[in-house]
Amino acid sequence: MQKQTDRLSNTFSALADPTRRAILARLASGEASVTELAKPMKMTMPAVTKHLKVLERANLIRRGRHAQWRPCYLVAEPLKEAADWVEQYRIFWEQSLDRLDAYLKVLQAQAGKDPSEPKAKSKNKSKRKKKADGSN
Amino acid sequence: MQKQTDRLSNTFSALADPTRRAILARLASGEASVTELAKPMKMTMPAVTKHLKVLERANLIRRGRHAQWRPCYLVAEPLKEAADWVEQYRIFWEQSLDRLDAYLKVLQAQAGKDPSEPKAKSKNKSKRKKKADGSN
DNA sequence: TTGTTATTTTACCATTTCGTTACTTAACCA
DNA sequence: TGGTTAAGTAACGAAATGGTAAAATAACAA
Repeated sequence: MQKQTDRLSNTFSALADPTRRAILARLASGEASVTELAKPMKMTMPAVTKHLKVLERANLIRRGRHAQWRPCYLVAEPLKEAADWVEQYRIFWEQSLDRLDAYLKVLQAQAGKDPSEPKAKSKNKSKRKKKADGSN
Repeated sequence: MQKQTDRLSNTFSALADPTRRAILARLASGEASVTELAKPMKMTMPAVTKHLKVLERANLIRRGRHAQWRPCYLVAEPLKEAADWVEQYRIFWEQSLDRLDAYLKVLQAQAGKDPSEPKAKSKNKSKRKKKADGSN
């Protein structure tokens, strides 16, 4: 149903759908059967089953088994990873540009450790000019 | 290039690709041209251009203009929204089950305000049993 | 056994996504 | 003017996504 290999991509792509986020929101208040989850949605059961599989592959939910019910429940660990990734950018939406510059100096001082995902890299000698210097 | 309508879905789906996350990571240390961004990737320029369009549509980057260069720079606001959404689940990966129960009681006490995205709903009378009571 | 309820599986379809190659623009430079 | 560099567009293809209807399982209930 998908071929992604890295966990973070899997998590984010599972979250990139309002139906699936609604399912997680519902499961935040306790486990639920597929039928319960499907009721408020305007789509068929098989569609919901598919969304559940996506969530299950992303390890955002797990399933129990009660006779003919297969209740779903929330598993939040992958959300922690997503939160950790996003958090690294907090400074960019929160701090002043001066603080940002200071932060970038720190990054450059440490040189690159993490190869590509977040943080900063070694080889990029202090870029930062003045942002939208041309248009837009 | 995509037809999503809600901001959060757009943000998450933009983040659901390692190439695009690498681009954001690179831009965290300062603006860069398409050529610079494409250099470390194993893909052609048009492919990178497409990724940039996805990021631009998600408002995660903006473009400047310097003669024949169209530098990209990071815009972190959408990441804040994503972080806020994910944060609502922090308690699920952090707190004990007892605290969770207390939290859920609070949610039920408030009754439902936010219709579907996060938090809890009104109509779900205190579900929570004991999770994987059957198999798995 | 037969029936009912809950859920999944099996095609099937339309659309999107992610990559490519080839061509076109745009801005500079001599 | 012609040439080079930076970036975008067009056209294409393979694969994934998100939905459907119809059939198949699974577990219980009478």
